[in-house]
Amino acid sequence: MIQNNAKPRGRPRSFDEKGALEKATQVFWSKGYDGVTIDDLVAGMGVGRPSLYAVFGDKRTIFLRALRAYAEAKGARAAKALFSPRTLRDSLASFLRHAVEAATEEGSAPGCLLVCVAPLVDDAEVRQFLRDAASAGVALVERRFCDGISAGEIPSDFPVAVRASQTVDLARGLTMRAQMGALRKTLMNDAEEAADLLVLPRRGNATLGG
Amino acid sequence: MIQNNAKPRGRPRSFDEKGALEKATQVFWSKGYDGVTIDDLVAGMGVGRPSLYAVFGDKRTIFLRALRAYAEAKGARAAKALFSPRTLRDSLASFLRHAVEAATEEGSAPGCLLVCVAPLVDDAEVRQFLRDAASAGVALVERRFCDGISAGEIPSDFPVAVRASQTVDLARGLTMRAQMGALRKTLMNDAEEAADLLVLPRRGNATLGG
DNA sequence: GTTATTTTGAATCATGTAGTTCAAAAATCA
DNA sequence: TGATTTTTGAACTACATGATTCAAAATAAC
Repeated sequence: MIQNNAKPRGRPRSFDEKGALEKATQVFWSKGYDGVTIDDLVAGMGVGRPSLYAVFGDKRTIFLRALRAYAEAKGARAAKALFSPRTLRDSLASFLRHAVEAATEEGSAPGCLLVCVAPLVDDAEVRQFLRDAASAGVALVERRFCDGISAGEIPSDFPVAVRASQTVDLARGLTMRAQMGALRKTLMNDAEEAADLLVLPRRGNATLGG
Repeated sequence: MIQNNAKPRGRPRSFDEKGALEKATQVFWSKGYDGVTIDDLVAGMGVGRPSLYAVFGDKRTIFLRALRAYAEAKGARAAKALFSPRTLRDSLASFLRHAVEAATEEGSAPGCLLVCVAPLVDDAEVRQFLRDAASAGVALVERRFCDGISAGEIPSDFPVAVRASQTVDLARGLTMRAQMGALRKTLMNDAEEAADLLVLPRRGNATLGG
């Protein structure tokens, strides 16, 4: 652990930097990037205006920092949900349930900063970050599918890349429905159904006739 | 056709009301609700400020009108895509391809007003409209699945409601990826894959062992 | 205690934005 | 042509917002 034990010389800060950033995340999450004013951040973060600019920078910089911290934390939780269960099907269910939980958390705004808010920030750096984060997410799920092949749960010609992408698409769908006010109970059910769907092998005899 | 042939008495308008509303749709679509200023609308719609207020009302009213017109048009196109093809699988593919086409149209912003912009407008009426529109969309797809049962394409115990909801979730996922800059070619491919997935019957022998 | 250093709150400034007003312009009707 | 009606462009007002400044406050080092 790198730790700075040297106490700073001047007046100590009245706020916790990490905590303030999490509060900023909530502010952006509930109001959207363009809907947030500096006054909103000052009120929500509990940091005075001059300190806010000195420590965190302007609105755009604060958003980028909050976004990065949020994505890192969420990515870690998603990976845990994905790689803890034993079977592939349960891993997918756990992954999707986690998405639903995060999107329907009491005390937070519904939805997800990465899915519902960040995509419509008109900023090249944000867009690039989202693309990278999405790629990383799909890659993570794909790896879990590959583990499923190794474990003999799905055939070796299982379309892992396609299904990984579909998994993330369905997670996004659940998240967006959460934002629109769908009930957690409903979404949890749908997460289970989605997990069942995603492990189905190709060419299951779909047609009965015609 | 109801038509008002009585020429109005005063100076004729320099703009087309319907066309101006479509232009407003584009403005909101590309900048997001909170990101749009009245000046943006004045510039984008080609309507002077006083005429804009007199004819269309304030920003919120303009958005609601644009949203309703957009949803109606999009719903009609979606229904056509869904009920024109012969087979269920092709109907789903057509529905999803339509979503991709609309979300990657040249000359429009990527994504979709209903999926990417409207959900984070902090307004009760907008939220209710979106919920209703989403329900109507799912109901439409579900009806197509039921037609598939009637036609003998899928078993009578096929989980039509679940799959309809999953179809819409996947369409939303494709739309969101379009907004994030995914290529139309990729998304079209994924639309086909999604259609294949959605018609798979339950309990296809997924497990080979363990 | 005194000094040096940093944070903080309040006040301030410049800019952007929503919404209105009003006279000029453009059309119809007599 | 002239009266009437409606639209339009430009200017204007009031307010919100982003960002900065500065002296007072709070703490460590001396």
